[in-house]
Amino acid sequence: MDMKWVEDFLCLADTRSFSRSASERHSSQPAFSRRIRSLETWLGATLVDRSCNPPSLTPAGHVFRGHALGIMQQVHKAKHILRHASDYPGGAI
Amino acid sequence: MDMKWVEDFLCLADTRSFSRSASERHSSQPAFSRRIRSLETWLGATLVDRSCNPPSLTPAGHVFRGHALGIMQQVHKAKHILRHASDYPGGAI
DNA sequence: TAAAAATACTCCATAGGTATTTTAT
DNA sequence: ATAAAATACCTATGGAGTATTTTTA
Repeated sequence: MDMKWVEDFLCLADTRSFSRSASERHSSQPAFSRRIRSLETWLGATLVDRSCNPPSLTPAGHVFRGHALGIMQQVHKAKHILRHASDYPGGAI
Repeated sequence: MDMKWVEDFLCLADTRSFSRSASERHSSQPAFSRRIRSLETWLGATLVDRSCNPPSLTPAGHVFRGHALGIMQQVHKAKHILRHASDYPGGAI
């Protein structure tokens, strides 16, 4: 599972538009749509109800949104801390 | 960033061997090695000291290991909960 | 010298883009 | 009728494997 998919999903949850999200994420609409599907397939759950306009989150999508935010936060935190890890004295552990 | 890379890293942290980890992860040694490098490049930090045998975690690698465990836990938790999200009543939100 | 990791090279799978069709308001 | 998402198709990039060459203990 690619973190990119999670970022895509959070963008889509905000805009509620595949085409607008695709643009914001510097991608074509079909490529963006495919990545959302990849995420859904990987999770084994439908996150977006495409049968209405604008598209809306399914209950699963709503639940996942909270987790997605937490995951991204943790990933960014790790990356930020690593940026300073070279400060640690000594060599390999 | 692919979650696969994080799983690879945790495996390597356990075995302290690229070739053994590659085998456990059902991959060739070069492919596994490349994925670890991809993770290091993405993080902007060296996680493994390859200049000794067996390879050891750098300070950054040691720090990241804790975060990696947390991230994987959160991802698995989300996936597990989504498996039951279809129980939610009602349609899209 | 023997093991383990890195490199070189090739190949294939898959992610991406463009064009088009379908669908929903 | 129009805008947005899905589908079809093709292309290209990058990830994977095998073979080989360094390394390091």
